[in-house]
Amino acid sequence: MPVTIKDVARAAGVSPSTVSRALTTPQLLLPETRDRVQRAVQELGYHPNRAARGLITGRTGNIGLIVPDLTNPFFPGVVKGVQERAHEAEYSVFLADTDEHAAAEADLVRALGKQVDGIVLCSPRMSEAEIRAVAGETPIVMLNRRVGRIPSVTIDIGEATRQAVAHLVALGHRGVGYVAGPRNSWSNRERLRVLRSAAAGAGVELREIATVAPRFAGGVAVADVVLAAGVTAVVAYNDLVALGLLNRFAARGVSVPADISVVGFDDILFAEMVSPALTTLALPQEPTGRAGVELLLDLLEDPDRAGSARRELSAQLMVRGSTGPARTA
Amino acid sequence: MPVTIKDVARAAGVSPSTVSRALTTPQLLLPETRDRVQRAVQELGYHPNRAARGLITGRTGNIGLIVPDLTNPFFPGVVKGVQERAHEAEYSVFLADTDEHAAAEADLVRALGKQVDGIVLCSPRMSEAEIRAVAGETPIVMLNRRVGRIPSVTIDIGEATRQAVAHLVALGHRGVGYVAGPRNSWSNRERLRVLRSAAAGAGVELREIATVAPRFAGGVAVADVVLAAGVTAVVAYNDLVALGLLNRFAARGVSVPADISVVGFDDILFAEMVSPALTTLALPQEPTGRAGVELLLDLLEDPDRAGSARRELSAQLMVRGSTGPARTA
DNA sequence: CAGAGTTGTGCAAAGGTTTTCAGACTACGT
DNA sequence: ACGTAGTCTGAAAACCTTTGCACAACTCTG
Repeated sequence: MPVTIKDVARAAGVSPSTVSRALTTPQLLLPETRDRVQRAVQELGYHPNRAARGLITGRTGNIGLIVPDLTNPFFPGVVKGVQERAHEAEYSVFLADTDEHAAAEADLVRALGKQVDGIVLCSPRMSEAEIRAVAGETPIVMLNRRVGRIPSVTIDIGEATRQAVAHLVALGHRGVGYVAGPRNSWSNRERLRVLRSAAAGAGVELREIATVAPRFAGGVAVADVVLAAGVTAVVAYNDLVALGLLNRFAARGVSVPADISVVGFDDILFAEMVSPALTTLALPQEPTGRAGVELLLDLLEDPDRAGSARRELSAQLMVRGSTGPARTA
Repeated sequence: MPVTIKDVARAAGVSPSTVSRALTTPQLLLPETRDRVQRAVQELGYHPNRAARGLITGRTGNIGLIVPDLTNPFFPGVVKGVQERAHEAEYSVFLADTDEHAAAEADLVRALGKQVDGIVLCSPRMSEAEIRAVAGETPIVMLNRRVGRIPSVTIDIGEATRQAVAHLVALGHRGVGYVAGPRNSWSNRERLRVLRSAAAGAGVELREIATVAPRFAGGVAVADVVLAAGVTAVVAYNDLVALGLLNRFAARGVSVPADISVVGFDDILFAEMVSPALTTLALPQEPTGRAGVELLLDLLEDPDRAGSARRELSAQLMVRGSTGPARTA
């Protein structure tokens, strides 16, 4: 027997409509009645039934968040950002994890779509066509990917990447490897593109060495190939892969950075926990999440104005112990 | 203009009631009508409006999950377990993160409580009184903590801890330190208790060295104190703290395990990524999450029968590189 | 002081589903 | 042939809010 709007109305001696207004559009009420209602609300501990409200307004007060893999320490950071900003706006957030399973994404979006006002789609792996399709059904903002005019927040790695390359060049490196991430990852393509251009600009040879699952094990698995490639420095798709490299290098007695320098992307918590600490391009995780829900809120408020909004944050080079002077061949 | 139950009814030539039954209690229908309805559902792409359904059934089809800090790699594991099991049961999950802020927990439970059928409360830091209070208002199951008869899933560390102590004793350690976690953490109290008893049983002196925030920085901060304590082995409240110790030890030129052995709790992903890899007591993260929602589902189905259910999983000692023979003093 | 505009509140409909109750029909037993 | 039990479906109420519309009471204006 939960307390309903009628109970409050009776207690305050007004009609249910008035109670409703006291909570949603207080400025329409006489200050005196407003106070009386609010006192009754307090006393009875009334909370509007969200289902009933949602039924009529068509809004749920929820947003959805879909990430590829919560186990990758990059994502908890953005989840936190999303949560924070969402709560500030009195939204609750549904979280779903696709386990890096591109096929699950579209289904998940559609399933979640019914229960939320909008969705924040983080680093989606699905095809552009699928994204366009689901974006047509549900308000969506994307994180770490850009397709068409769908609102998105991305991270500009241009400047930081050029810095990183300059850093390596200054240390004497002339041959640099790139260990790629998932083919269907926009970030991966972007990182490769920017690296290529930066390398070309600096007169460095960039060699794409392999493609791996963006996990620790992927880095471990590919480490020997990297060594065989004869480069003096290697950039990994992300920190997890970079840590995998470090791990296998250590196991093989290859010393970092004396024998080879390693650079990652993301700046996850663990990048500075290992020794040598990992030189990496830091991506602002929480701000990305926050910006995502801000865009989404704009989009919900005014789909036309915010229909193709874009936000771009920037990466930052963190030089740590894993990069050093090139081994002179 | 979303498709409603009436549209389906019209398309199938039946009443809305029949459509509803086709979806919720198909056995009440003539197979032929059931099929006809389901075909119409498919064709129109109908999905029941959850708000409307919830309004009348009083159920939301959602569960809440509250964790202290998503940034601690232990928790994403249990979140994944919760997600998986919840989706299997066609529930969606609301996630909230308290940032290790005990005061926020009760509020969060109450806020979330209105929007979900039940809550999985992971490693709560709030007081027993508060827990009892909120458990009275909303169906709750707890993870990693036990209070009263509230349904819970905990991890039995007894056997594994005794093994760990035996392992240390076999390596010649006689003085072992414990770096404690949050005072208001049940796990912390439990770990200390079990360690004490295991140490006593094995004739080892257990020294409680300090209390820290259960994070990497906490371990770093306390490492020197550990060294000054003159123990040959140290057990940390969790892996993050243990990794912090390793990091600071390395920085000070203290070699692990030659100079001091280190043991953690949790077995987070990174425990095996560092070198030396961390010896630790592995807690089953995903199974804990899964068990949590199973208990919750039971509780929702039959509050009386499942009112005080309990599940106990067990920990497992993972011996890795961070433990070795005691330095002979 | 009449009329127009403004302000504050209530009535009732609407939103989409589930569920109780009753009705229609079938099949069966006598 | 008729009553009865049983099976399947439909009508309508109920869940709780929000909101368009109407109404009443004021406040101005001329």
